[in-house]
Amino acid sequence: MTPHIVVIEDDITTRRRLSTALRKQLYRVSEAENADVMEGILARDPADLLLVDIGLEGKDGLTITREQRSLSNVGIILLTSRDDQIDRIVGLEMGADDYVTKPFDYRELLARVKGLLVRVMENRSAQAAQEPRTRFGDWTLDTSRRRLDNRDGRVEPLTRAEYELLHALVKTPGVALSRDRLLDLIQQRRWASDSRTIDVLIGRLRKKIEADPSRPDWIITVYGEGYLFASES
Amino acid sequence: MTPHIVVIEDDITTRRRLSTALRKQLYRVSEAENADVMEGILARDPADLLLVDIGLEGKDGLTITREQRSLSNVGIILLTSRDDQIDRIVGLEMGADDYVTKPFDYRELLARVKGLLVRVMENRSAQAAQEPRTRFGDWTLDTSRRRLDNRDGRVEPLTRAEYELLHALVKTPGVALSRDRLLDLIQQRRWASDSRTIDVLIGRLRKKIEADPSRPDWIITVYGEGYLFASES
DNA sequence: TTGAACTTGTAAAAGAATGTAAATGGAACC
DNA sequence: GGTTCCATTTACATTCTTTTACAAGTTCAA
Repeated sequence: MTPHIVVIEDDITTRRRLSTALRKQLYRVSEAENADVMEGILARDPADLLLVDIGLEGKDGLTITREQRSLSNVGIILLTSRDDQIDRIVGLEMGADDYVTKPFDYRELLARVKGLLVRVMENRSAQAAQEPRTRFGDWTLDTSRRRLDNRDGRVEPLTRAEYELLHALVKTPGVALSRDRLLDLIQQRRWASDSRTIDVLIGRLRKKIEADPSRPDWIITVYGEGYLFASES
Repeated sequence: MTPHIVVIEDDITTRRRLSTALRKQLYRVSEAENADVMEGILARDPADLLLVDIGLEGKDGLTITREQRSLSNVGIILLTSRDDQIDRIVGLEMGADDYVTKPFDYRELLARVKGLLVRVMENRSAQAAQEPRTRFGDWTLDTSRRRLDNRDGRVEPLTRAEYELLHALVKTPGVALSRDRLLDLIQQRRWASDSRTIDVLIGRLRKKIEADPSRPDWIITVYGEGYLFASES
């Protein structure tokens, strides 16, 4: 998945320039002019990296840094002026990973973004290694190899989409998830509004994990709402 | 091997004095009047220690510090004036190891250089000893010799690209790496956007390390995203 | 209960991405 | 010069995702 970067900057010109430069590198970029907008974006699509202007109106960059750092291990780069040296130090102490000084040298900026994204990924991999496997019935979802292991030792390979979908369901047992929400978690190509993709994939998953795919025990259809994963009885 | 020290200082008098003093101690000393010259020197002969004037024209000492620190664990001593206290603090935040104040007390300066070189060398050997190999399944990737050893003592030779690729994957288990990033990491960037190089190399690696290359246990394809290395057992 | 309007199931085809054997070309070595 | 090695490209087979098309199921007002 391409990394998601959020630019939080109130000056529209600067913000646009940054976004454009980043999009050229094929990053997924969202723009926010203040902390509220940023929070909305993060709620829908968590970021891998934040570029935060230190001198925002309202909730300022240092506050955002502290808040976000306490919530996740997202990468944070501060956008600073030549003359707020003290703020930079404070920023690093609050948990920012790096900073760049206005006016930007874009080559340098892109290098730092790339470098930090690498570090964020590495960090994430340490966590990925600890993610628990989930069991249901005779099956164990092996999150490190993205496949299903049966109790009898048989391995059932899952395709990417099947794995993502099952993972999403298994993570929130007992909750019906809409097709829209599920599509978000699977999306390879986003541009289809009335898509049957999820239904087809659900069908394939059922064939793989259900004893009788036409009378599923695990992946339950909720008419008009979506699908839910049965909680272990 | 005698330690290599690079002095980055634009004032020629100061630079010469420093070099002379250091050469008397039998260090190998290079001189650079700016960041560009320094980079040229480092490309040919990596340094053990940098002495960096904080108030350089062009790319300044703090920037150099930050850049070099992100690239290696070279020792860095900042050369500062009495009156840039803030810069010293920032410098240390950026990862400089120490600083000395102009005008220099040469006995003190040489003491600091000697002390830091000891630490740099110790650190380097500690790192080399720390994680020189990664194990997975029956295999051990020996990063100091750049080769792959089987538990039964057999050595599986890897080509340069195969080694770089496997190393990149093994370093971040549990995270899917895009073909783009992998191409970057194996350093043979040739602006072909639709390159199949990575796929071919992955295929060759699988033939070498997987029990059944068509159903890999370690190098897992994530359709539409890239490849990931399975974490842990 | 019936049937129109809707939602879901699914086989099959179309559209993309990946696997891989073989060919190509470039660099290092003799 | 020739030879070897190996990263890269090529070309085609295979696999995966999404769409399509229609069958089957569900809801609810009449």
